[in-house]
Amino acid sequence: MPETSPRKPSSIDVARAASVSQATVSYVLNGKSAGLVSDETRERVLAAARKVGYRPNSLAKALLKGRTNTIGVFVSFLGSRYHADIVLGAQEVLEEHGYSLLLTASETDHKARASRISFMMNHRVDAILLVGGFYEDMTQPLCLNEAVAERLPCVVVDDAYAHSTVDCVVSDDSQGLALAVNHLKSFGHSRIAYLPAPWKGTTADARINGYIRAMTAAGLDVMPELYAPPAGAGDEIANLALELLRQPNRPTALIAANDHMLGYTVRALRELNLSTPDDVALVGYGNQEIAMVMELTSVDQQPRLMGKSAALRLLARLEQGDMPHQTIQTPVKLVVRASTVGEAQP
Amino acid sequence: MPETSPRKPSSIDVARAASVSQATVSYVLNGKSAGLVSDETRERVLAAARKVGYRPNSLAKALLKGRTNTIGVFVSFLGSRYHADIVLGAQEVLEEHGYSLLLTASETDHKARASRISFMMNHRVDAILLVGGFYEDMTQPLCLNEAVAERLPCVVVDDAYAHSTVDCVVSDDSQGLALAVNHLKSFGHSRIAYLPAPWKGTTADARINGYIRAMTAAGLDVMPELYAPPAGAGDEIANLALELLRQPNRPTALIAANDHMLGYTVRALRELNLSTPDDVALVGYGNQEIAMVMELTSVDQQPRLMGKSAALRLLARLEQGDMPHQTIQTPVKLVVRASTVGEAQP
DNA sequence: TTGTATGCGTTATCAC
DNA sequence: GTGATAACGCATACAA
Repeated sequence: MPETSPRKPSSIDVARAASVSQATVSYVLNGKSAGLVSDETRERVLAAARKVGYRPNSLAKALLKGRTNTIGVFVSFLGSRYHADIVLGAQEVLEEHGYSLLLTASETDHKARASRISFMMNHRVDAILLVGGFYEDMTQPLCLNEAVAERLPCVVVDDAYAHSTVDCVVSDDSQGLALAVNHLKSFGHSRIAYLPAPWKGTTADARINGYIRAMTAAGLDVMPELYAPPAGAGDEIANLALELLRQPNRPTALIAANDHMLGYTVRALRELNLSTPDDVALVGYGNQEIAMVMELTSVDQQPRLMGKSAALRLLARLEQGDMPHQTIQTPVKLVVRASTVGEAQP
Repeated sequence: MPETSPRKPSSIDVARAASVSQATVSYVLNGKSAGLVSDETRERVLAAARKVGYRPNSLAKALLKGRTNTIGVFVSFLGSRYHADIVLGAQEVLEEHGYSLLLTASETDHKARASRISFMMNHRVDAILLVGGFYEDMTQPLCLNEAVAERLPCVVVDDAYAHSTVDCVVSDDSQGLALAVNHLKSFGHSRIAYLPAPWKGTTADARINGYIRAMTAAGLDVMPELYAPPAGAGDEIANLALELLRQPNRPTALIAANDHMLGYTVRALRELNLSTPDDVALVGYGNQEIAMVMELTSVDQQPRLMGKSAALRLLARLEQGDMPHQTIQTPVKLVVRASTVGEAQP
């Protein structure tokens, strides 16, 4: 057994085993042997490659070609199904085109972000995909400064930057709120409250504005006292919802900025002995697992679609670098469940 | 502006800019200039590197050194918070040691797995981390065949293989069930049912066996009629739970193989007008988000810990290749909530 | 039809 | 202290 060398077999080893030159091996293994290498030699090379256990070295190839076919993916919070789905959607498209993902998930660590991006650039990724809101009030996420300066294609998903130097992909919050409002209106609701998200950023703004626009467009009065400032953890949200629903002329319907908050709201409703959807109809946002389990109507942002859309944009930019940067809005859809149309629940 | 060349500046460019040789640049930039390079030269090199925007090329280094400092991570289902947490835990440890993650998530696509692993090997990853159960009745996951054959270090998280040729990390299901059973027993329960998982594999088996052992050890009768065969989707689980709870001498407590199933069970309980925890106490498994929202007592598998443990094992094996393969069990903990100790809920 | 030579960007071993 | 030079594995222009 030639178990002495821990080195992996290279194309030179294959060449030796097949008694040909290394160039011939390269031709054969890359399918460029048409009318160049004799069938007999071709077979001999293929057999030799199999015999020595040859495995092409992507590193060497990348070094030579100047591109790695690798996309650096930076996820702000991998633990959410939503972000994970975006990544999966992007992966599906990118792998189809021969790219693989160099992924890093950073949760809260602010300083480490730029350093991780820098690391990816050292690895010579062909482009960078940023997944998840970073909610900085700038023209681009701070951690992308170096990347943008070095003209590396960048796409940001789930956070839109004004006058951007990067491409952005966000789901259409305006459409989402319109779907929610119109759905409720079609069931006769007019006093529709909105429970905003407990975080700041372009997405939060887009949803509040979407709510206001949709209400106005539907000819309904915006209820300013009802979109209270966002609270923190679960119990506080429940309390906020309680307050909202104890008001003299309380809303007959409630739209929450995410399903998670709505989960706590359901608890609050029980305490007040209000039934859903008869007393208060509920629409969530995000169509998370909890919406399925608790039978909540919710706006599905179709994160996989967002990921795919971002990937396609990335591919386009890789082919043709000098395009104007744009913000792409992807469609959402309303998933109707018992919290708006079901039999009443105690 | 020298904007003509799209080529990135190399250490040679730095050398030219600093009027030194390329080797000197290498010494300075790798901190090996102690007593070798004059301070004055050192400064000049550093300044030149900054000026030309030098960025070391990991590919070239990897090609030369024969190691990429990259770990291939293969996740069977990234969409779950549980798997994501395992990845995050592993990432934390690995990045601390200078490794980065080449990640691929495959959901159901069976055939593509081996091909993705092969791709990682072409990229010359230093090791492979498999996250998520693959539930094949073998000595190792099929997609690792090539990797094992080529002696690449492999660690599998969340699925244990008997007489394994790889290292495995699983959370201690035996301990988890024991914690659950003893917790319930301490509240006077003796008729404790177990609702098994709707999937097969080593984990499912370990939990059922853990239940039986824990019950026996606690001096309680195992209730064979209560661990019915697993059902499929949500409604079926709810029906199964309904059946279980309609029995003449129904259990006073129920342990579910995961929180998700318990979510549906709660629905079933409401239909029967049974209260929690007075009529039936509930313990879930996994401590998912839904357990938090629905106030369910649950066994936390501490997935981050699992990830860290796997990463440490990987690092150990990278330092010293010839160790016997082992299966590591990581500790779990019980998170107590209202479904076992709270005021009764209607 | 096949073989030779070169360079991608590093690091490391030598002479100078 | 410093500067050539080799090697890592591959693709390709060019010579034979």
